[in-house]
Amino acid sequence: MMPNETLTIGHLARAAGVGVETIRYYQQRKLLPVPAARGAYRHYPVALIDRIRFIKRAQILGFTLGEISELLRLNDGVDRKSIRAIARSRLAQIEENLHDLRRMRGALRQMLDRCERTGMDAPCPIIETLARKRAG
Amino acid sequence: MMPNETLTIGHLARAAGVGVETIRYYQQRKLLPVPAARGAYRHYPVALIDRIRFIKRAQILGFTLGEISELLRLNDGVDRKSIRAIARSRLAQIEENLHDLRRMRGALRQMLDRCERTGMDAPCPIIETLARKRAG
DNA sequence: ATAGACTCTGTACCTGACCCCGGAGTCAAG
DNA sequence: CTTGACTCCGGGGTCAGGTACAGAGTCTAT
Repeated sequence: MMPNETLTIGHLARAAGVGVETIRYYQQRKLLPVPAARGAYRHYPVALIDRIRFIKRAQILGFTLGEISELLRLNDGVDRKSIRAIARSRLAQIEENLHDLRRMRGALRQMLDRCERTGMDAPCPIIETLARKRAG
Repeated sequence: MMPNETLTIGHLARAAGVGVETIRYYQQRKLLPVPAARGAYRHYPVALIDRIRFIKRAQILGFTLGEISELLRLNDGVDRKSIRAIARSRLAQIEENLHDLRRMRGALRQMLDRCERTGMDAPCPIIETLARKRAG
């Protein structure tokens, strides 16, 4: 194990904290290159560790693999305006989700509250509300 | 079309605003009963319209079909304490999602901000940040 | 030289919530 | 009584993001 700049797929996977199958899947999705084989096995440049970590962190921020592949592609072309556009649209999506979640939280809280206040002889307000009302 | 209390599956679907396939799927998942057939076709009580609407509204609030089936089951048994427990755990999930989303929004905003301030000679801070940092 | 760990390719499977299809039967209207 | 819209049933496909497995080959340490 010389301080060579390449790894086998298994070592790359462990170094990046993902499964071997995940790497193959990313190759399929063209998020990762398929390096040439030296002998029978492929040898992966260590730089791919960072690329995989990039993918994983972008996922945590809610980017889909499709978006990530586009980010990567744009970065290779250094098109920062487009990168910002993707980031911005993702941000807008997040704002929307936040809004929706807040509405859901409000509705649920109200239902719970009323359910706790209502006598056991009346029907459950949670079910009632969901069964009858026009909109959430 | 007498003012009878039953509908065919197609009419039920349209009345409830879902597809026929959705109803069949709900039957499979035991969210809806499979009524006996009169003749060759099944005849669905109109009350099922409300049941389907209930399911749809609960979904909007983020309940899974699994949870909804439990809600329905508990309502038949009138176990309001358990219904509240489900609603509360769903509420907790929502709070968690809100928290995560706010963190994502913060991270994205920061990246965008820095990307806009950085000169075009330097590498894109969005990609840089995602590629190098330890945690989101 | 051989065991054992690993890699290669390819395909199949998973969850959730459906949608679509084909073929046969059936019902309501004209 | 025929036409056309519908129903029944079974099974497959879809999307995302992977995971699992099979069977063959290969690398490495002893």
